[in-house]
Amino acid sequence: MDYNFQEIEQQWQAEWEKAEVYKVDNHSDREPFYVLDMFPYPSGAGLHVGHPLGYIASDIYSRYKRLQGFNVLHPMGFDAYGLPAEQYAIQTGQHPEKTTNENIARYISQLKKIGFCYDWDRQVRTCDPQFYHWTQYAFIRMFDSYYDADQQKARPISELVARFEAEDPAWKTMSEKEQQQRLMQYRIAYLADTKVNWCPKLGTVLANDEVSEGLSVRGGYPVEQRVMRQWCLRVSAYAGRLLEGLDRIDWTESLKETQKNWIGRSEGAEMRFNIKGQDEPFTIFTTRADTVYGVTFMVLAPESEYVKRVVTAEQKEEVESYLDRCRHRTERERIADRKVTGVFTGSYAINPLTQGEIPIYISDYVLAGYGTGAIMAVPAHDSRDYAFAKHFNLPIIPLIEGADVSEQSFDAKEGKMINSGILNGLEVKDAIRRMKEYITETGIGRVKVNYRLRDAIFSRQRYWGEPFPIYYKDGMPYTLPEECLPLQLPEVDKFLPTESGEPPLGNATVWAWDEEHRQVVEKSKINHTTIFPLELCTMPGFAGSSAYYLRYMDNHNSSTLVDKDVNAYWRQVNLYIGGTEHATGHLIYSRFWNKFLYDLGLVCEDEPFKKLINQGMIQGRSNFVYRYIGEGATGNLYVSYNLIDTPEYKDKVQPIHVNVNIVHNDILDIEAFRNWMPEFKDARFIYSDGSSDFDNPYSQIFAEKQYICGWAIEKMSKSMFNVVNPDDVVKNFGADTLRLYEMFLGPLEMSKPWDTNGIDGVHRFLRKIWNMYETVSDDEPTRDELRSLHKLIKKITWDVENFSFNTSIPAFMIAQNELNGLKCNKRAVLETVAILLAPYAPHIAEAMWHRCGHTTFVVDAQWPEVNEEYLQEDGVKYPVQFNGKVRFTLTLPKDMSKEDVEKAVMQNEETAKYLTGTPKRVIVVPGKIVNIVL
RNA sequence: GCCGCGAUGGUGGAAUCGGUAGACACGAAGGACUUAAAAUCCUUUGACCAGUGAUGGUUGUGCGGGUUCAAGUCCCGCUCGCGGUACCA
Repeated sequence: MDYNFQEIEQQWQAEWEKAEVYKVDNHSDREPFYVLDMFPYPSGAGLHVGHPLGYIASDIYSRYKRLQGFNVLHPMGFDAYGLPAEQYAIQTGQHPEKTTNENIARYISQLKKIGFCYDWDRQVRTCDPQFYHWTQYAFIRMFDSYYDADQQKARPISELVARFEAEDPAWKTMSEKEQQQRLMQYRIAYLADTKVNWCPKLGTVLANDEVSEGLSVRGGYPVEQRVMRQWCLRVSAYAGRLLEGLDRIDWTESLKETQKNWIGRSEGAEMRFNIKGQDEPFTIFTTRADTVYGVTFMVLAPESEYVKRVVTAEQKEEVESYLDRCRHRTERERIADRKVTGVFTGSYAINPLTQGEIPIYISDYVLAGYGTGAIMAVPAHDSRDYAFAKHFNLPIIPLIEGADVSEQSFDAKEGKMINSGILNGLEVKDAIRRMKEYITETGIGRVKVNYRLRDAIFSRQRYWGEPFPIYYKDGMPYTLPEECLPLQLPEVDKFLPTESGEPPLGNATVWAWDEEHRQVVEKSKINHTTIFPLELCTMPGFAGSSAYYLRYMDNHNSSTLVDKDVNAYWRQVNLYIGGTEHATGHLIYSRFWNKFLYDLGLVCEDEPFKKLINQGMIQGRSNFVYRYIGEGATGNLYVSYNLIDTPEYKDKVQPIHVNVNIVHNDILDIEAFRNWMPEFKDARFIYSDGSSDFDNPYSQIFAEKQYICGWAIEKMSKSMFNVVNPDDVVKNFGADTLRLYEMFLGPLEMSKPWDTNGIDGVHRFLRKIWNMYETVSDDEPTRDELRSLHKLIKKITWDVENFSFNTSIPAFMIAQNELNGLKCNKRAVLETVAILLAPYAPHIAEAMWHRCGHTTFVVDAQWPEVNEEYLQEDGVKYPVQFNGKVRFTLTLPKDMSKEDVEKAVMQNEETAKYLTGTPKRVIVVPGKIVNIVL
């Protein structure tokens, strides 16, 4: 019987659904195992073949773990809030909820066709009030917590209040508003005036990881700096723990490295510099305390608090105009134009070691948000200071022996110190240590660790996001009572900001908080005594994705985020698969979020993702036709790719993207091309053999007349006409072929282009293996059959455990070939092959399993064990002569002693032929190969 | 600039612990079956040289060195490509 993949796949998908085979129980004697995919944002374009790559890998692993007897949690959901749906709503007036639900429905149908073993009953959507209830809940808890530096964990803000009451007499005399303002400086979720990335085109602020090179990651619009009052999360408080936690998790080195860089720990010192003629000193941060003798000027960030204090009357005007210029420069302009700019403040600082006077400047190469926003400049040993010094003609004092600073600074941390008072003669490393000791002893400064990681800006001036459970009383924010959650997103009539510039929620009419009756009421009723305005911003995309993995554990629980016992059973995600693009966003935020919940005792593990694998991106493979634009061109003639470099056509053709779905193995479907777009209706061709339609008007009916298309690797996108829809692949080749082929393309972590050429190979394999199940016999398998089978078991087990899925497919093909060559149709062999194939190609494996006479599902089978006995294969192989010596290659059992190896060599018939005496030297690689040098 | 990763036939890629480089697949060429096509099956396929031939030899994993009986794999120095990050003091 033919391999009717459509019938097989539909039948078994239906059977699995009916029997609820993928339903996962929270209570089981089996060991738990949690395999998670990064849930997708359901975009309007639907899935393309690149998206399921990671899902297929995690599905294979889940099924494997399940066959090994684990209780596997493998859920899927949707990151449903986000900008595209809202932008679409602004353009078309369609409610984002409607388009989002439509997109989700499409995603689910696409995912189901591929045959994943998700427990769909555990689906979560971030825009579902039952889900964002717990996003809001976490926010309230963050608002009600502060970070205790001594205990290094989050504690209830009430403890801080108690401490203030006990220790600070001023506390009781403060008004409520003053108290609230003071607490705001400690809360983990806090409101602050901060310099933010404002994107005028999107009409919202963005977090640091949502901006790249001065442009928004989504949309690529310019971003400028603005000071705004925003909700922030004190992620920076967790910087040390986020860094340290990396040592305890099994992630790729490159991803850990990216996070380490993003967190940016740097060990240095804070030092106080007195200002000439003032009492109060100011503080700088440096990692090169050893260079303090070479400080020739100081620099403040334009936004620094110190600026006001040090600007003299004479310099005031010049400084003001410089600050004004900085303010109006966008981030992008600042990056594009790296010219040295700055202004003298008129004041001088006193070097605490030399007592010399040093001028204080302002320049935007110093950042307000890092360290103290002020630096001591050492032009001889810092390239940025060097450029500044050259520009403003400031002195440059070399501090390291032999360093030539006439052309450029010497930034390396090596060499012997000179011109450096107490440090002279020391190596740089020792000099840094010595100076730290010195400043600590003398009270000039202290050792300090700084982090590059900033607090996350948490407000978005958007509609389609989680509303904040916050209302404002006397200008200060208050949280809604937890029992009143979720605070549902209100309806609005338009999704744009209001005319007065308020965020879109300003358009909602029912959007005020009645404190007394604890409910949302009409805005018109606001009286500021019992009825107050609600927050108009919504939360950013990463809010909903920061703890979704916890919700899958217990998604129907309406009384808590996740039940304690359930959490204690699943604990954490054992395997997380997703793209590297989330390295500095989602993967930082969710680790932070989880650690916060851990501090509160709500979850039992402080790292959410035990092991993490990054799948590579699948790029598109575009095809081109080549329009003739040389002499006499009518714009309607296309030259075959193999001819475009011939003298006749060189530089006379223009490549045009052609839809990859009408190209097969780089051969253009002429008819489909003519029907593709009106402009190609009358297209004519120069074929690969150089003939053309002009020679013979009926030429295309001859098979040998082919038009070959060129190709290139590009991003998969609509505009390149290179998008391949998994639905089409499933329809033409089947889900099992798609799954196998995606794995076969190359290593999981590597980026690789999708190339439909070649899919026939794996499809052919499935057809061949299917044919082996035509008749199943109950005879005993032979030793050769068993050897073949156990080689396969060993290989597949190793592959799955090491995520080397791409090398499994050849192993299956080889085994299929061997078994077919042995005419093997033994049930014992075939049913084991079905189990091995089940993670990769579950539908055909299920059908094969049933052909072996089973009435149960293959997903409930047991993963086979390797019997080493069948793998033994002793004997001599490949005696090779080289350079007058003879090298014998023997395959010998493991754990053989040197003497035994020598004995085995001497006794072996083959090798004995070559041996005339005792070998000079025997080199042994256990279990593998022996070289004997005579 | 800094950090990380990579480079193997016409193509995707394999070689898992330093041990037969090119598995497996695609493509290509030739053949079988067929009225024909599709499908299927078989053979060949890194390059070069010799031979009618089985076969034999040389060369070969981006470039230049090194370690080793043995290097795609380890070490040093480059070139190119990809990714991250960028005035972080």
